[in-house]
Amino acid sequence: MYIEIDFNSDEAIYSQLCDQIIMGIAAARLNDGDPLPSVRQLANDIGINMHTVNKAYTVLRQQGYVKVDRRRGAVISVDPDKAIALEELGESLRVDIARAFCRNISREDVHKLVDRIFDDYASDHSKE
Amino acid sequence: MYIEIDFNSDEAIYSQLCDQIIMGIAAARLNDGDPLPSVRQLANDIGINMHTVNKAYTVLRQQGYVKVDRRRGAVISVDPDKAIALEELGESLRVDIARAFCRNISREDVHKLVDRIFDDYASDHSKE
DNA sequence: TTGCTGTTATATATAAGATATAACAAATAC
DNA sequence: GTATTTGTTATATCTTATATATAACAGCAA
Repeated sequence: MYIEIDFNSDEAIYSQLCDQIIMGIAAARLNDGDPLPSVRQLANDIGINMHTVNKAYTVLRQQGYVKVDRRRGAVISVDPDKAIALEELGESLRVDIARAFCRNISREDVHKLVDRIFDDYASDHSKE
Repeated sequence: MYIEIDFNSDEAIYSQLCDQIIMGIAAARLNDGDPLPSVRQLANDIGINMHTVNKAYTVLRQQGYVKVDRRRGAVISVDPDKAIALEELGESLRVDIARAFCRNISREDVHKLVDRIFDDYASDHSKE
């Protein structure tokens, strides 16, 4: 588990943790069935409190990225809820693209950026 | 000024205010040189505190969407900093697309969504 | 003068984020 | 059996962010 936390960021630690794990799944560094480190282990590795990791795991479970097995602990388990995900993506993009639009970033600029990010995730995927 | 605040949202009021004004600029409902309502006026219209509006205006000024004229108050003034905006957009997209990727949302799905949002902003623009 | 700008200062209340310590039931390893 | 590890829950504490309230200030305009 390579986790990078920016302690000077205005984004909450547990939120950064969620983002990194989700990006790890997209990049196929984490696959369905893979166990996550225990809350105590990961907290110790990163140098943060156990409850901060626990909050991240709880959020990931509520959002459908993780399930908890009493025996094995937290395990990656993505449930593909495309409809809701599309709606949430739209909400987020509406604001991001507004900011981009104000700065004369073109539709093609955004498409290229999307393609580049998709290629990154897809290429990581093909290595498995 | 049509501002919609969701008081049940987990997003801060001043942050929602910033987003709405930026989306207003993208949609050309607000144009360069247009004055924003005074902090007291807008606070009164929405039913929130003056300082909450003031914080939003301050953030918008720091991010380069607004300038302050002692005589006229806050005025829309977008400075097109494309390089920084592209970087910020990339950071945001990397997380959003990871979430989408996990939910089997395709590259084409994202492109369509981007186009739809761009069309919305551009069509609003052409009405002016 | 009167009234309007944004701005600043101070104070207060609530909520969120992070930490610390402790305990619990369930499962595993010995 | 014991010991250890799992997620989970409960308390408590501290800091920061958010939002409100009241008040005052300098600059500008009618």
